[in-house]
Amino acid sequence: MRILVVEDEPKTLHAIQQGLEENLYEVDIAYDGLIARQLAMRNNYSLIITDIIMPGLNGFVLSRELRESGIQTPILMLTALGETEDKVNGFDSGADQYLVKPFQFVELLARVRSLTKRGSSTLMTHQTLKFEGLEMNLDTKVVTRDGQVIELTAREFTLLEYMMRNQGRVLSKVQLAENVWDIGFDTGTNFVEVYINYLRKKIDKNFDTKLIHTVFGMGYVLKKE
Amino acid sequence: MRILVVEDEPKTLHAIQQGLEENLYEVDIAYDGLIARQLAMRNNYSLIITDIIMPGLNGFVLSRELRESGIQTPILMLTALGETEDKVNGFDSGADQYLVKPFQFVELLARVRSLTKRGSSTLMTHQTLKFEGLEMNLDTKVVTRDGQVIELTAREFTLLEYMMRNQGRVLSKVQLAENVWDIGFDTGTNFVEVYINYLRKKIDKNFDTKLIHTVFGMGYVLKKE
DNA sequence: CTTCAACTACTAAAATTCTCATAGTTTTAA
DNA sequence: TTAAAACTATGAGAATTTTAGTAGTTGAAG
Repeated sequence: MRILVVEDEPKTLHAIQQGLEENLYEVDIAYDGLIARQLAMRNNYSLIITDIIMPGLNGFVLSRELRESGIQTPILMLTALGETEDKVNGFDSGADQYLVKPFQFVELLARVRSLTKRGSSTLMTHQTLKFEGLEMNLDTKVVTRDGQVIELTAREFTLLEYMMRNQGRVLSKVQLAENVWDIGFDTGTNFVEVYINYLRKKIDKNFDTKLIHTVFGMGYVLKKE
Repeated sequence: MRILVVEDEPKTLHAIQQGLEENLYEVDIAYDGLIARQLAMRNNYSLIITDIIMPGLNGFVLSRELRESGIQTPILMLTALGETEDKVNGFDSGADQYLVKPFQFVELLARVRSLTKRGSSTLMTHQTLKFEGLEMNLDTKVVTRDGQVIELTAREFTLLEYMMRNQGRVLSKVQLAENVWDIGFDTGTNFVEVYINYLRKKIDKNFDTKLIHTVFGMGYVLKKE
């Protein structure tokens, strides 16, 4: 099982290489997109892992060019939070999976395993949550409403994700604290309200129909009216 | 099974009451230490849960007075981070367990269960990690070196705890990142080094013998020399 | 219909966490 | 022995998370 890893940051590259080799994969490495393209054309890899931001040829272009050359090798793309613009543009570049840095190594391994299983790659659809024009991509961590990208912090993302998974259900502040913060009830402070406020500013403020609603004395719901 | 809950913050009090009642405990409540004392004297509770900071009579004094009156009811004391001074002073007030706020409700329940099991309460010793004058109380989250209290943030505490549990072992930065941050390797940044630096300032700087050592190219160790 | 108490919204600031740039140190290799 | 490369220390600041206080709403009771 031979894997190509493309990454311009030496430390990250070697960490990935070492980790994969410890798991008995054969690993080739490339520091930039141009070399990666050469290697990928010449060899028949089982998987290509590539960063987005690179000198020479970025991950999207690499991915697209390989696909255009008829190379079907699964591609796992590594992204960093904050490369949002690029990410949105590159969704259709031909990559099979995205993994947002920083990540656990075990998670990378899991993806490598599933992507190298024959036939399974095409079955993997990007995991997203949707509700009324609001869309969360759980792989890339990109959130959009009506196509417009919304930047969320880690905590805001987790909160919104929980509300999305329970859309239409009224969630008490204790419930939110338990599930989003892993906190029972401190309730010396009003952090849930503060974060609801943050979310509203980002998700509802510039739109006509509001999605986050207060149920007095009960909690908050994500719903249409 | 009857439990007395003492807490001056109404929201917290009612949240605890409700949670316990849902788990089929009978709950009495008191808003301050004086009423709590009266109730505890009159009734034979299976457990008393009390906050430290309260009007009238604080948790420590309450605890001590009850013990002096011959009342052996197990006491679970709730503390908030930052009440360090008090906590250190109150270790021997007679409380059986400490729980630092904020906490998960399931954790409170677990403690309630174990404290209400006959005979088990005396077996519960405070869980602490020790190494060369350095002491971490995992219940109260109080850290001391040679008796001197050291204030740590949550992240610093987790890092030190991990190093204490692996004292003498060289821990690589990847290993620390995995276990303390749940991060595989991002390594675009040097956050581990930064936090080692924070810890050193608090734990080693004002002491002659240093406990945190760098092993060049390998990582960090907690050891004597 | 008022008034009160409980609850929620919002603003500002404090604390913590994380990032980045620079300087210093150690090892390796010529 | 010296220079380069790799690694580590440290300070400063940006971003995020959390706390705290005040103002504004809502629902209920009289």
